[in-house]
Amino acid sequence: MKINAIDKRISQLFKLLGSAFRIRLLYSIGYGEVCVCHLEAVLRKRQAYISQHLMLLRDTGILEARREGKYIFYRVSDPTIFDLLREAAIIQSIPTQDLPEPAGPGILSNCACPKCEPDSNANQN
Amino acid sequence: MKINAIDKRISQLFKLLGSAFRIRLLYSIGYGEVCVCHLEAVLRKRQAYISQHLMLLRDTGILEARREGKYIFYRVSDPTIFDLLREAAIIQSIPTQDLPEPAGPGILSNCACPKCEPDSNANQN
DNA sequence: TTTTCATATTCATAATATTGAATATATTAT
DNA sequence: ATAATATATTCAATATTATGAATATGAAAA
Repeated sequence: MKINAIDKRISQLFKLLGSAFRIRLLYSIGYGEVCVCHLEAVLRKRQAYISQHLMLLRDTGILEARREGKYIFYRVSDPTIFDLLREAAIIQSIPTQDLPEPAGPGILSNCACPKCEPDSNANQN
Repeated sequence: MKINAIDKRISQLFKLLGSAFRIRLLYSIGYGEVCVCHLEAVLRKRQAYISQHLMLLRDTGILEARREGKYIFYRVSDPTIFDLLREAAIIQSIPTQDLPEPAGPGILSNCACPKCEPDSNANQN
């Protein structure tokens, strides 16, 4: 693999991560698998907006998706990416304890978002 | 520090790294301290172009600069950043052995670039 | 089959980043 | 002081990215 292609590929990943919203998106998905409506509720942005960012992250291989009925569940392809985020935070002198924890594992069929489970009141993020 | 500011700060770093040219710039500086003309020779771009990118990296704190006579020497503020690059490469499935080595340490007063040392013929990158 | 709901895609526009050209500054040499 | 050299800055043109609005798709429910 030639040096030029390598730099381009590395920078490609960074480019995707160069958006505060996408970073928050990743932390919200965390080690789990969440549907779009969950993210909609947690991040308080419109569905289309979220979908577009998810699409970008999927196209670059950072996310993977799986359909289950009408829901589509997204997950982080390689959780190592959270190490990357943590390391970036350290370089930026952000106190480690201030860092958000990636959301926990497990399918959120018991999703806390009002749309998925209107009568649930758990607040997990 | 609130979550929103944190995401922004992390993404800020990534945004800067989201450029193949700037990545190459960092590897060319490596653990050393190099003048702009050296980079000009190594990367084969115009001085102004290089200076602009250096400025961006300096403004974000990724690089630091020091003047010595008419030369200005740049260095990477926190070499940990090379770990970040390496980790990104791994996430992108780039074989580790394909990764460029950051340039070695030391001030390149014995700089290999034709401008700095027109009669030197060492070729260190 | 029509409707509804979750999600994706397309399109247009606004915001931002990239990059080249020209010019300015700061330091040393003359 | 003037000139030369290394580097920085500004400006303008272009390219890329972000984002909202509208619409399409696909699955399940009625």
